Amino acid sequence: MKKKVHNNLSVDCVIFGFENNQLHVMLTKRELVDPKDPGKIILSDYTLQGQHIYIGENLYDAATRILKEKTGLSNIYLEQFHTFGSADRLLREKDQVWLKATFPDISPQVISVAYFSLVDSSLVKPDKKHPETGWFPINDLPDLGFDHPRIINIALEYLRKKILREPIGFELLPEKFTITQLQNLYDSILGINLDKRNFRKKVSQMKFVIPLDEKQQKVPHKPARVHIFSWDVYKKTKEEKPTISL
Amino acid sequence: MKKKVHNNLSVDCVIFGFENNQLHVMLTKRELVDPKDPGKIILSDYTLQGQHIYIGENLYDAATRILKEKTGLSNIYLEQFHTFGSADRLLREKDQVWLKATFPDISPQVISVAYFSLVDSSLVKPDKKHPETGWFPINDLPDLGFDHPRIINIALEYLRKKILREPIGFELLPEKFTITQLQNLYDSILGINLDKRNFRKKVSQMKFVIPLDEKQQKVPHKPARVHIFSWDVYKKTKEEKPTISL
DNA sequence: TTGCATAGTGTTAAAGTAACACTATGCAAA
DNA sequence: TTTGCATAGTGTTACTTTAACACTATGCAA
Repeated sequence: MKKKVHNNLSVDCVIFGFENNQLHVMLTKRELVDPKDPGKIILSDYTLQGQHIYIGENLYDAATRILKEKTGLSNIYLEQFHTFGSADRLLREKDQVWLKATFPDISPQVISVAYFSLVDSSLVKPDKKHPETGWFPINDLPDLGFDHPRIINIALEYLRKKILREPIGFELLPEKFTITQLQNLYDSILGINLDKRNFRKKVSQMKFVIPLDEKQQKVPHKPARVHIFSWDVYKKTKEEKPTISL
Repeated sequence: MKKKVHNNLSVDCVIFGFENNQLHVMLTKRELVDPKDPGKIILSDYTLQGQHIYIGENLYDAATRILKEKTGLSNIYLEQFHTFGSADRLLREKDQVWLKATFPDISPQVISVAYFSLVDSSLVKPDKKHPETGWFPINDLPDLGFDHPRIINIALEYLRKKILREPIGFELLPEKFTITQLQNLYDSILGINLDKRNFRKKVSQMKFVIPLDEKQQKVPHKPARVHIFSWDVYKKTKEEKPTISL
């Protein structure tokens, strides 16, 4: 039995990961072969992970479902950040060709609710079911379908703002991480180079970044101490003094 | 000719205004009269300003249209902040009664894209066409329909965060305002009491809050100097040094 | 003329930020 | 075993920002 979908509503997920000291996005290949000549590829580019919403399905559940399907992960950081609904967002020639071939009864205007997700990319196993899905560095994206360049840009802006105020960067790192890894994360997402000593001083004042009695293994240099992030400690210790800074 | 709408998609606007040193929301009365007994009112409460989206209409245009209809204003501050799509958001008994009577062919699940808007309430004229629409203080809201209490709460959270970082509070004040009015605005939205001298010192350092050679008129006490806000100056002078503050 | 209501003004201690360079450690290669 | 290499880890200081605090000034109305 096939579930019924809203044919004018979809969820798109911008899934961020961090590898080689660079922020990456997960993309899926979209390819269309000429029906008359199966050797000929009419269209080949990449898109975000998106699906239509089932009738009766909560938005957040739809996003969770898509994530689970594409990464195998549950319980990961996921947040709605914007909804895209320009009347012309699917009207580019190549997107229309693809939609007509793949989704004949889609609505001419599809509103897409976009979520962004932060994952520890080392936990995402290359999926047999989705071999065409992979990580792409944010600074070197391939050709993208639909309005996905815009969606990614807005997700990135949102991430850059949010990472300054809330401890979400940890979601991109393994459970155990070093302070240098953390700094690399901030440096690369923000496109700046923070001062190493000031950064470490600041982090060591954060009670929710907890040093372990454990060091890196198998590195060809002085091994660094590893830390974990505790959301519980964060919640308990964060202070709520609003400061106006325009 | 009637325009076709997406029957599973709507836009709701949380319109904020500032009066009597209190943040207000604009609400519209929703009333249902018993068809068998026109003297009997079955349902009476309030809702946000919302409408279905026309097919082919951009989301932002739909929000703009609603605002124009309800307030008479254009070119006002308007921003999408969240999309609400729980499967059960319209399923409360009273809402179902109302929907069946008013919108017989509505979809059982309606996704609503919510915008929040900041207006100078002194410019909103009591509208003959919508006499049932008015301002309600955020701390003393009447009975509300649908999931609108939740939508208003999330709008308010969003506003509280945003007003600390971006100069949007001015949108709620008349073009010319005094520093005391501005402080009252912050105090009341944030629910705190900022120090008067520190606040004035901070504001006087903001180049985009420009003092005029003009004083308040017709006040029964020492008249205050009036100021204007310049978005242009703001854009030119704002600095973009990110600071991490978790 | 007085009272009232609100406008407007400065100083100081404390905290936070930014700028800056060297030593320590563990492994690997010679 | 020694040396080099790569990265870890550490403090001080000047400067800036914030927080706490109370009195005088002005314009109108009674």
